[in-house]
Amino acid sequence: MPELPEVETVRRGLEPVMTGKLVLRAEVNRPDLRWPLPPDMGGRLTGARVLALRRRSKYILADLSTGETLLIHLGMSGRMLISGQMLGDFHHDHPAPQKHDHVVLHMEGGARVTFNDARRFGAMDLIATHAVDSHPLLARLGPEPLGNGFDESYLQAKLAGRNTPIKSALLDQNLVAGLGNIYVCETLFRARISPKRKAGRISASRVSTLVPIIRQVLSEAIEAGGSSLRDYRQADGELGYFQHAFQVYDREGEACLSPGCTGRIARIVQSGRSSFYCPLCQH
DNA sequence: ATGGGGGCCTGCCGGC
DNA sequence: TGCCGGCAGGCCCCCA
Repeated sequence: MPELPEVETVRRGLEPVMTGKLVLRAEVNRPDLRWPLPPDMGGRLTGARVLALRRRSKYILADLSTGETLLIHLGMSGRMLISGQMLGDFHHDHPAPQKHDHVVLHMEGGARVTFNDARRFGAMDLIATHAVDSHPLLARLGPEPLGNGFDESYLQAKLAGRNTPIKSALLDQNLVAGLGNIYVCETLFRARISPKRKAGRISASRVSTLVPIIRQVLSEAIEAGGSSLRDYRQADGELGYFQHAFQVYDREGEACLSPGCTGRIARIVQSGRSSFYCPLCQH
């Protein structure tokens, strides 16, 4: 699931129950997710206070009073469930444990934060806070698409000469960090660029439109996530998924939503991933 | 260096 | 109803 907007939504949802709070106890129900969990993760989390919750790309980073940072990645199917806390007008009791509840954090204040991940492509690690940026998973990440380091000249330079389709280029986390399959499809649709076009064969003027479009697509999705957070607070406390109106993603065979266009959305496979686009107005 | 493909896991959905 | 193939929004690793 989770691309940058969903991860940011999860981070914001966790903030009220985690930031400033002690971890009273950490249940670790299996020794590994995608990789082995760090040694004695439960012990190292217990008694730590969460000083801040940050996000880098699709990673959530919880800085702890122990000098360590808990790194969390949701993979494809990772979810966070908050229970035992006043959420809006509702009080949520702790639900029965579910299959794939791999890690449960019992927080000061009475909330439980449960990491559930069926496919186990997610990950957690615990590292020295001062060394977060050099963690192997983060060290080579490109700039944040909503940050200052991502601008026209940067993108221009990175795409120049590249022979790979623009679809693959934008999915490359070392080029720009946080886009996934859905938002790349949506971005290319708005920019009217075919996912098959070679990255190095996009005119300078179209590359320059790409930057604000990427920012806009992500910002709108974060906003939609924000409104879904209010719903979660009145619903079941599960963070991570929210309804968002996609214009091309998963709309194979349906009408193109571009004004005046009579095309139908096509689905092709590029490096093993589905790309959705309109063959009439994206070129 | 770059680009492409396989693999990791489980669950779900559609077709027969 | 049951089985089976295909598919899933991520990312690392290996190979040419």
